[in-house]
Amino acid sequence: MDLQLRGKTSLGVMLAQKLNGEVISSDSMQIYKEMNIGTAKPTKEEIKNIPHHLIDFVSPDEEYNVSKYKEDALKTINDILSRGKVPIIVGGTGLYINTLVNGIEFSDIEKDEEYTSYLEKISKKEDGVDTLYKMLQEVDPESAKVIEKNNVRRVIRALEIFKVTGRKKSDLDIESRKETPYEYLVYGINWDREELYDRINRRVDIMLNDGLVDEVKKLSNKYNISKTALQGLGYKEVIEYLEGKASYEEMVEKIKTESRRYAKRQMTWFKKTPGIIWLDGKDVNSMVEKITNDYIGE
RNA sequence: GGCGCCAUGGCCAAGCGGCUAAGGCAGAGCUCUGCAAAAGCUUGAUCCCCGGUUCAAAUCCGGGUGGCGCCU
Repeated sequence: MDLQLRGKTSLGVMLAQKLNGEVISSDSMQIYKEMNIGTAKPTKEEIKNIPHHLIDFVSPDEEYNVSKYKEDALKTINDILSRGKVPIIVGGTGLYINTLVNGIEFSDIEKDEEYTSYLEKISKKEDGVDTLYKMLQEVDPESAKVIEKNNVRRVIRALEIFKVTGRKKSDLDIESRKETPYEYLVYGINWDREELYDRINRRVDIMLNDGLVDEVKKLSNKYNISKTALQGLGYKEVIEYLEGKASYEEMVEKIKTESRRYAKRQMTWFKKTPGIIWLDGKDVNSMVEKITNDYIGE
């Protein structure tokens, strides 16, 4: 892909070169193998022999989540540090970065698929949403206050946690907050909104040109793609197109729109990341310089 | 030139005389601890213009403007 459109990727590589570091991805989709074009996964040429971790290691038919990420990332961070190098975490999944920055430690919670699918069934009934919310209010009123009734997914998760652990999600959340075990610097790349959207549109065109449709075709023939992998932006839209539910043009527009909205949500998310320092995306070299100076000054 | 149809927020679109003009999409803002490239929340108009009928009009009548279709 056009180097101009690789904001985070190229910055990560440059920093690693300068600071004797290795890159850890924090991208919930680049973890998947064989999902390359749609996730804009960095290529061998791009990473220039800089080790990249937590990329390309999960099968598309497997599910993955924050808790696993936290565990994998922590292990990798410690490994890199033990070798005297600098871990450089690069990626756009705010939730994943959040758990590292805020030192959240997840407790072991088993899954109870039978129970959740039972709850999902309820949610589809008439007034099911209200029913579930009432259940949550009885069992864990604190969580009910924080979670919106219509956010069925989170209501179900809170109920599941109570069923499996016998404890309230609201309590577990408080207990999970630990001291961050290392020092860190966080940076966000800032773009003019118009410019950002223009870059996104161009990037989507390139993906399609590079064979996104083919990639998805192959994937869906080979795998029963997991719930998480299927959420990848671009993938679900191409599948709709392949199933004849949308025209090619509709698909393209949908991917672009959804990508723009995703970028917007990212901005909202990172705005409140504690200690975040914003950099101007237009000038890679000055970004590298700024971060390097900050790091040495520590 | 004649006849017919249409004209509601950026786009699509309900409404057919009487509560503060549905809804969807986009946009903007936001929430966020186990599917997060996900899920959810908040947010906008007096209805093309002018005149008339009526206690009351986006909704009826007349004229104008614009668009679409047909005819000569």
